[in-house]
Amino acid sequence: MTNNNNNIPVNEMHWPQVDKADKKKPKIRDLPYCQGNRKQRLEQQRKALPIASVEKRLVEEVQKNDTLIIVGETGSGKTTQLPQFLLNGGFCHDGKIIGITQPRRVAAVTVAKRVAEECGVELGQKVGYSIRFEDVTSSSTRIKYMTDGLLLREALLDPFLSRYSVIIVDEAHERTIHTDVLLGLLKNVQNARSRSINKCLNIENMEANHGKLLKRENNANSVSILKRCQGVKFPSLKLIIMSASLDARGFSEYFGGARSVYIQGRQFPVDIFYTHHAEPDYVDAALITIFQIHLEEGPGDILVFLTGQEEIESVERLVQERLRQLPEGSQKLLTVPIFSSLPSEQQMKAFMPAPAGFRKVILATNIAETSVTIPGIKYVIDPGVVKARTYNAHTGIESLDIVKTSKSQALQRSGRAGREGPGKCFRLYPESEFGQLADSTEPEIKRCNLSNVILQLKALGVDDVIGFDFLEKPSRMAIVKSLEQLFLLGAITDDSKLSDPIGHQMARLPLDPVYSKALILASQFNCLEEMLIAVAMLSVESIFYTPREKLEEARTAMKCFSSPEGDHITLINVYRASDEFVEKIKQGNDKEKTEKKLRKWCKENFINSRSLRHARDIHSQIRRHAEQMGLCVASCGDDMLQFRRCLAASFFLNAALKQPEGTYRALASGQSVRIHPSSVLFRTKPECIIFNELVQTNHCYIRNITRIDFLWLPELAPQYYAVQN
DNA sequence: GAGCACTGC
Repeated sequence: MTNNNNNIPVNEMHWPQVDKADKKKPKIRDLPYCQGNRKQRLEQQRKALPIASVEKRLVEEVQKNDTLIIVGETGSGKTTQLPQFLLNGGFCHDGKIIGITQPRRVAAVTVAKRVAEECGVELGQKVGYSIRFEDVTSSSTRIKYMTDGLLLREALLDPFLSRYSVIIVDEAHERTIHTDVLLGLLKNVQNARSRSINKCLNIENMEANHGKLLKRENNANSVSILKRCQGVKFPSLKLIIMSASLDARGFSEYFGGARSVYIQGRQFPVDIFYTHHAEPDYVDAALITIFQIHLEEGPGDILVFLTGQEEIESVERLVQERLRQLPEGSQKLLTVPIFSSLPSEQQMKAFMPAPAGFRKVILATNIAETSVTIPGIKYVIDPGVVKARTYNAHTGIESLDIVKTSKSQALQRSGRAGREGPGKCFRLYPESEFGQLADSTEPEIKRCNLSNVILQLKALGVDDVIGFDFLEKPSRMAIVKSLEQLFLLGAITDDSKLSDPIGHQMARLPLDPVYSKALILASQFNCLEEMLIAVAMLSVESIFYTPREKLEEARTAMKCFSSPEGDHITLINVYRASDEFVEKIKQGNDKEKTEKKLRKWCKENFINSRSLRHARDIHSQIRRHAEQMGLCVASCGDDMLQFRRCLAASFFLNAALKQPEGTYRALASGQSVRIHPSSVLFRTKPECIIFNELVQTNHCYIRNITRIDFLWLPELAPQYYAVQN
């Protein structure tokens, strides 16, 4: 839910480029006038929010209850207002902080900006935010917005979250894996802090356990925390869980029957329409509906939810085909695709108003459900399906399947039509089918690999992961499988404790455990420089962008980087080429210009610049970590054999052998797999390979592949392969 | 011969 985005002009919040363009306008005359006006307008908007009338009551509720569940509908203003109420209500005495977690970075940033403006303070002072790669806080920060994953990381260093007097977990209904783990952790912290008021000694012991990692990494810091604990009582931690789903019972029960309150929202009415019968082909039904709206309904843009890039591109073509058959006066319909891997400049088109007289039809994946808010939408077409990732703990295979949406998802989608005025939503299925949908989407923690979560919990001192008090427990099988994997990677000992030093080092790195292990091994293989790049590139969404209409051009561009050994070295080549380019242009250009030129370079080489920038950020972060841990950052130079041997040693669980018919057999699972067409080895098909990703779509595909020698496996991973051979 | 969406001191 994005009530937090409310009232913030979209082109200002998601597309800073638009902002920059604005700044170029002469500002001498209009800026002071706008400022004064804006401040008044902000104050008026604040007062008009539904939550404004219950400020006093909310503060009292928080004073009376250690845990409070707040159900707030879209547009209630809970995300921006509650922290301000609590600050004014005296919850930040003796320098304590109010922390508010969000599942998404963009939300943390935009809400913090908004609240700083409402408070009339500079961002990063009293009001700030902290997300990965960006910490805009200071010692005077009292209201801190952050991502939930970041707070989890913070808990590794400060197990009692001692800087916080209040933690607000926002958008809890989304049930991301981070939110779920955080809730469990917060429950523990809250109990421990309450107990600490009487039993400080006990906490010292716990702190000693939790602080193992701390001591190793930062001796001085750890000692000071232990000292501080002596005789000091932790004040109780106020916990507020905010959810937009109407059923707060689950949260309330989990927190021992915690009190829940409800705040009304502010949305325009949306009329819901259903089909009479089930539609056999939702794409066709969507097409018909698009034209029905276009020809029969009043002005306003249309948002269509589709399942993926391919479907979006095909609907786009079909709309244009049918449009040509209409009389000229009815052809003023503009199609705009939006999905996450689309380059930002093209995503921006969805936010620009259609030319005069034109109607815009936005063809979107569920990126438009929560992540971005597109203005001007009056009509929503919802086929009721979504592409979802599921994980099978038995086979370890992830798959992307098209499944039915949940009721809450359908509600969220229709809500997109009522943000600026009354709207209409066309659900492409009968009303009876709506009743049969699941109430909400299955929480992420029940459908993904848990290795990372378990490693984090162990590092936080939770040794009995199976007994951990989860809001909803993942299956025992999923936990056991992940424990097994962590054991095989050497992260935990055979009595299921975090190993020393490998397990602790792995927990410290913000990476998938198997990548963390690869870094540790690479320092022994003298190729950590190469592995840091490979791991950074593997950690982001696909680096190459190949638009259908320029397929051949894109392929030629990719050839410049491709290595016959496989995708890992190809990715390193891309990274190094980009690095060389940046080094070359850095002289004589400021940071902004360099970025701009790099984006141009990316475009010319069919590389997704957003992904590359992300990889470069990750690279510098993990390189810093590696250096701090004392790993040896060396390069193997041209000796890529050494690097490939290290890949084999790191990813031995993902080795595959060619079968006579050209498919592969994954050695660990016996699963038959194929090389994904995006791999540079798609045509070569070497005898023995290692891979990083196994996803089932139309076939079981493996991605990010490198050629290895079969004999390396028993040599480099005898613990796994010696017996079998 | 193909890529839902998020996220990490």
